[in-house]
Amino acid sequence: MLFSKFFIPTVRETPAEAEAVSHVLMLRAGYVRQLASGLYIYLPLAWKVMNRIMKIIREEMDAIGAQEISMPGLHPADIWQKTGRWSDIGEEMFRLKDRGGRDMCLGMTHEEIITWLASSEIRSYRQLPQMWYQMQAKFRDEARPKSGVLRTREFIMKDSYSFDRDEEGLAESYRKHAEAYHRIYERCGLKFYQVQSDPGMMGGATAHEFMAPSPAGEDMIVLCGKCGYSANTELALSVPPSQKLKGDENPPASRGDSSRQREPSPFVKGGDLEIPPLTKGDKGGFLEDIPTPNRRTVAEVSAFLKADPSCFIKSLLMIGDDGPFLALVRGDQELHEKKLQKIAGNFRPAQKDEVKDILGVEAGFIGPHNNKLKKIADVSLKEGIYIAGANKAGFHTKGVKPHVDFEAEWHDIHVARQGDACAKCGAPVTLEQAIEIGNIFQLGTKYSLPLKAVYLDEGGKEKPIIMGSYGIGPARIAAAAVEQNNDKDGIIWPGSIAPFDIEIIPLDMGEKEIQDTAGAIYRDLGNEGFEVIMDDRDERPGIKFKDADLIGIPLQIVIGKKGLKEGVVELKTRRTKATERVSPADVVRRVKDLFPSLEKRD
RNA sequence: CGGGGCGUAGCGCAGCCUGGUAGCGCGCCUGCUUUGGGAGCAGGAUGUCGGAGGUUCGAAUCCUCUCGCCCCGACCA
Repeated sequence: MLFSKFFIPTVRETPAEAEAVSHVLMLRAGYVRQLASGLYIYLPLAWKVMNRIMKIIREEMDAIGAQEISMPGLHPADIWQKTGRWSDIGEEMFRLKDRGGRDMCLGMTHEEIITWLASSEIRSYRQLPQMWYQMQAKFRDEARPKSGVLRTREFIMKDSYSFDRDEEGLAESYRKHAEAYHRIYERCGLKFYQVQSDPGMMGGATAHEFMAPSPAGEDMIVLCGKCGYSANTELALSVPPSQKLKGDENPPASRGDSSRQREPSPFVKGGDLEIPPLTKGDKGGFLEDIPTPNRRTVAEVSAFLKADPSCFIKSLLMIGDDGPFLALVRGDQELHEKKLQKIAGNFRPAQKDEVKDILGVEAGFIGPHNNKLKKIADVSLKEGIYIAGANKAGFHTKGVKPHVDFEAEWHDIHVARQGDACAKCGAPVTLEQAIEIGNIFQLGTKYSLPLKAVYLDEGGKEKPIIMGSYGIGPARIAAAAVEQNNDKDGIIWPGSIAPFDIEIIPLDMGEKEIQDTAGAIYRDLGNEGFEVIMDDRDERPGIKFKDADLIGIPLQIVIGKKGLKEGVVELKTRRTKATERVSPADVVRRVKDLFPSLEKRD
């Protein structure tokens, strides 16, 4: 391909609307243009990248026995009504009416449609299992499109669906997909993790996400280097560090009945704030209310009493479907609303006057003792001794002990943090920001039941088909690849998904010798099956170098007067900028040697 | 949906506070020179100042409404 004939509108200056590195580079290097918020045009370079990614995906999907089909992007509403998602999903679904006034929508995903297909075609266990996939546009009226092609309102997704007789079959289809996904991301040259994820609106129990670490990512993932535990913070479990008691180098020792020794004091302010000895058997009587005028938040009371935030109980009054309840987390921890929602169902924080009505005290002084409200407490509060709101205006109570002064349902309802201990093995976990590049869900019968996708087993008994669904966003793979592979000069494509393998840069098209040498190398490499772009423009060398680095083709071949005088051209690796001088006659052989390390085009 | 920012030439921006009819850099076109990291000289083209309404003798500038885009948050099959 000749550069002069290929549409690559590079720009020198960073467009004002771009923030994310991949967005900036894909705009500047002439890969994409924005049509409207969350709508992108893929220019020739980007479309070549997309096609290479989709080819890899197809190969790996076919390899696990999945079959490609194509479904409409425009859907009749009634199928979505049958599964309930027509009403469950809000403004995120594009809805419209056809000329007959029938409700339609643009597909956000295709569970409904493919299940409709399965319901009308699958009759017998003999037809199972099946795996069907497609590469199709998805439409979602995103509340906030952002970061270029990372979050758009229309995007291509590879979505596949498995149909099995039973849970064992589903587990097998799920495993095959997970393995195929690993191969896909590896072949695309991405760094990635597989993490546990929240099934969310998809329903079902088990779900994983594939995450490419990048500061442009919208998710945080929790990783344990020791046991391999990995999960999205949406559901990641962790054990926060122990309560920090003043003057105590070790964690508090109040474990079980054996610890009858004196509790270390969480307070600094000398003897008057010392807590009397407490043991597990004590039934209160050692609580002391201390005045904390106008100190309401943990930070305020913590500073006022000079006690670490981990010595406090944060009590949050929530209004649930079954009435008010208290959510309790340690003062240094943050309540994880999604975790709480899974336990408590729908809830909302109580308003100020509601707090007063229910507890008789204003917010800021509420605590878990002295009231009979239902309580859901974070597990980090199970041990230790605490200061909590006194349920009395202007006072906090010190010496509050879980199990003694209050009881609660215990759950992990805090937000996992860097440095917390792994819930599985106890090693410290790390947090990383990541781009979601794929996900897999075990759906079970969530769609097959309402849409009556059933089969007859050997005994002639009717059973629902057990389903899974699996998605990959090729554009996100491309953007993640750019996020993970770039330098100050531009993109550095992994060889497997680069739009071209090699860019030939003849420095002066006016020189016949340069032109001839470049032309010969261009033809020879093309004949060897490489995809080559030659910058045949009548531009100055500086412009050609800058554009080549921006665009990010893995290997550059620079042909200039200087080199030719010495009988060589230069092979330059985009990633390292390492240059190798090779005689023109040896170029093809040398490139073939080099390419395994650059991932030769398959 | 809440908070913030920005819409002026193809791109990046100044001008707006303090009203007087639009400017800079890059790019683009022509010619000459130049050619190993975004060239030099000379000449040239390009604007519904996002839109509508209002105030005023006069609006890019002040006021009202509106549309669009970006960022933070909420949300996110």
